[in-house]
Amino acid sequence: MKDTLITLLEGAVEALKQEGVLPQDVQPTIKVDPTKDKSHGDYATNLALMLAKPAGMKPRDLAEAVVNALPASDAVHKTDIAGPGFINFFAATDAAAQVVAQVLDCGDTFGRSMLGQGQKVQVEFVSANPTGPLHVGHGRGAAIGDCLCRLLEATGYDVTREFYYNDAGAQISNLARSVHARVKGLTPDHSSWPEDGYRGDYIIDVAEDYLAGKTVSADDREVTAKADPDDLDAIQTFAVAWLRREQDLDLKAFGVEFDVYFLESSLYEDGKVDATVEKLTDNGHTYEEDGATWLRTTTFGDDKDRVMRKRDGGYTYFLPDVAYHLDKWQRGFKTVINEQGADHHSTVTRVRAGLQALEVGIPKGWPDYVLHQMVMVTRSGVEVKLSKRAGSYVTLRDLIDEVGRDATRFFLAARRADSQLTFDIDLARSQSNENPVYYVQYAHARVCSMLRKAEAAQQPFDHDLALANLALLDSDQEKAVLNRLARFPEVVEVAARNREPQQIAQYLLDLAGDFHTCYNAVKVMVDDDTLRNTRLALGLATRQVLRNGLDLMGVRAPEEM
RNA sequence: GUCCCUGUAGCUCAGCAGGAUAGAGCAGCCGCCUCCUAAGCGGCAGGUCGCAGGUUCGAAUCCUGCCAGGGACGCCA
Repeated sequence: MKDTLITLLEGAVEALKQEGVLPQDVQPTIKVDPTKDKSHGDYATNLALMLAKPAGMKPRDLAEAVVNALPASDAVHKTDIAGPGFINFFAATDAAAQVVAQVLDCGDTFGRSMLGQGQKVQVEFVSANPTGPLHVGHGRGAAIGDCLCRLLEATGYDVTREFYYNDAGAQISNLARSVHARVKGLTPDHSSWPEDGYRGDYIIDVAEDYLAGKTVSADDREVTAKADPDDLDAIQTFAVAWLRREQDLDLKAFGVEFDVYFLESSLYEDGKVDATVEKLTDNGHTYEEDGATWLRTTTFGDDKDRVMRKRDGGYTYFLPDVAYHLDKWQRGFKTVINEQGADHHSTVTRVRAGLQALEVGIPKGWPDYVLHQMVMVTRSGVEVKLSKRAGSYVTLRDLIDEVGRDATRFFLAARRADSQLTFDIDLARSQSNENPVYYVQYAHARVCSMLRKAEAAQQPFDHDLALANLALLDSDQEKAVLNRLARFPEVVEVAARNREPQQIAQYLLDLAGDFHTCYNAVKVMVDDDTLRNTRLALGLATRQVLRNGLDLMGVRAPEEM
């Protein structure tokens, strides 16, 4: 419908150019938007307002000229000029209702597009180091990152989900020392407990499994415990594998799968860190000072230069980061999105600067970042800060166990990434209308129920009869649903382009709302075969779009509640 | 002090590549199940869109300054 209107308006603009009403050189991007108020029709354009100045006419006069120049079309019932010069379009019922046919015809593919043309995109998210179970912040990253991937896939991109971690740094040896202490029977309150050691109860489990000689297998490794209580290296290797498995189980419970697990240590082993240093040095962007090697990141927009090789000879974290991103570039990813917590925001400028200093043709603003703000968890109105298992933080698993995977995903992805999120456990648990996840899922289940009813009444859905009579969907409530359905492909597109998964959640809530309103206003199971079937068709189309949208969020669409 | 994010109804938040009287849920009040799932729907009430300027025919949306909250400013990751 919208595209039809744009085409018509393009025709009108051309005609007006011919007549000399509009100057030849105007090339307006024609914007047609769904109206908020139904007294303004179904769609509106601000075209006349935009072109009033170049045309040297009053907006309303120009609007009139545009309307008069509009090619005839069956799709438009009538037009109106309103306010300062908006042109309002009232869609012909039949044309608006054709979206039902389109949705039923496309099925799962309704809303999908080939915008990305198969281009490779890599999304790095979660990227937790294997030192503990995933926390809520990782959960937010997982929900947003995975939804983003689904959106990109739906818009025609070839997506690689990647998880980056370090299995050899200072934090890992801290992990090993912590497990070692537990192996020795020490508790965190003991005087010889390692400084900044990990205190969570899961360390006890690691220690026990290590001593028991167990084998653990994670998505990217399998290790059998040596059980030697004094072999710190063996403990470390086992602990890393153990926690990788732990995190895999968390992710699996959340329904997130990765294509690639990338090890920071591999960058050293493959000489990629050294190669990066060499490149940066050869390019003349480094200097020695205070016994350390610095990268002149200020040349590329950073507010101060950064140390890349420490006085003790080791590299700072930022160097492997640059090497890693160079590797992404070399793997052919023109688009890379890093989904991280906002506490990593200081790395953005640094990594980009480092990549510029390599001078290998990487664009300035590459890669993209989606940074999410903090998550606060509340129960009974009080902030929850601890979990027994992890010690100092609330785990993703706690949430999944308590409120379920669907609600957790929905809640964590339903808000803009850059606003702080309060995760209200009571709300997410509640099986009531207060809970947005249930609200959407219920709409889906309601359609399913309707169909079951129809089957039971020996009145199965008659596809052809329904599609031949879609113009019967002419109540305000039905039109609202039709218009909402028609918007879905664009919402998916915008959500993918802007990297804003929350738009899908918002859309689903709106669609579910329109549907519930319609459900209460218009009875579907009527005796009239034709009427009943067209209404069933609207229900089916709604169900399909709810399903497609929920799928983009990785949330299930239940047949009954 | 510098940088990033946020500030919209009592509460939780949508809306922000500018568009018509600013939306939803919860909380409050009043209604709707002899009828397809009331996990639902309708109505009432509730707002200086943090403040002040600016750009524009038009600003919650863009620009500047200020205020408030959060985060980041490490030879930690």
